[in-house]
Amino acid sequence: MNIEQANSAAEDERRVAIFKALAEQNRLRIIRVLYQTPREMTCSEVGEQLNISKSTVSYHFKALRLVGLTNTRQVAQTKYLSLQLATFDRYLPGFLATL
Amino acid sequence: MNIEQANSAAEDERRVAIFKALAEQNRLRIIRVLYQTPREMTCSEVGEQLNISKSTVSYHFKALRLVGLTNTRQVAQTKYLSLQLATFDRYLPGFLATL
DNA sequence: TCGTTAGTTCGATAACTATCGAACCACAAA
DNA sequence: TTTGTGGTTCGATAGTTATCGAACTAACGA
Repeated sequence: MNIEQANSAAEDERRVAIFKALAEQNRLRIIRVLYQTPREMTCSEVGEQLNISKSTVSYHFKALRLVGLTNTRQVAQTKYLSLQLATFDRYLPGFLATL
Repeated sequence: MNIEQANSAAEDERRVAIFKALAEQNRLRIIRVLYQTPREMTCSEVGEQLNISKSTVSYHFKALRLVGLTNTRQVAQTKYLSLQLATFDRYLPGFLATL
């Protein structure tokens, strides 16, 4: 096994995790709304817009954060979400523009 | 809801299906081996290389084909697999180059 | 201090998925 | 016509995931 293959194999786990995170309706909608909205958004705001319970939104937020697709900026008890563009650039260049 | 949003919503189902198809170790390895091998490959050939049973390979081949990520060229009882580049270009431009 | 707001975690449930061997089908080769 | 090859489908199983309400924590505001 050469270096490129070893590298690919090592990164596959990460790639699979990222695809899993994007392979779900609500998370994809979260990504789009974050991409298309010109301001930061909170958990409850997204929950209202997508009409899902706050526990489910929290669950999805965590899933996106864990694979590095989003960032969180916390202000008091409120969390603002934004896209981690570097991850998209590295693993899915050009994807956001297709939304 | 404007036209772009309606269009996005309609295509989300397809997008989710494509991400689901890629969110699995063995299918990702199949995609890579197809991308990196300069000739067509058969089911059994891939199965040997990835060391998985032929029924499982068949299952994954079907999954990739159903979402339009691959093509099949049949010659007698042998099926040759290749990537459907148009799908990657439309939904995941630049992804293959990251492998 | 007391109620409110923002979000997390838990427990339960229902649905989906990856995997294998076995049985099967279609075709080719002997 | 029998044997072998390439692939699909089936049935079973084990593991994963999306969802909700309820209970909880932390922080703000009156």
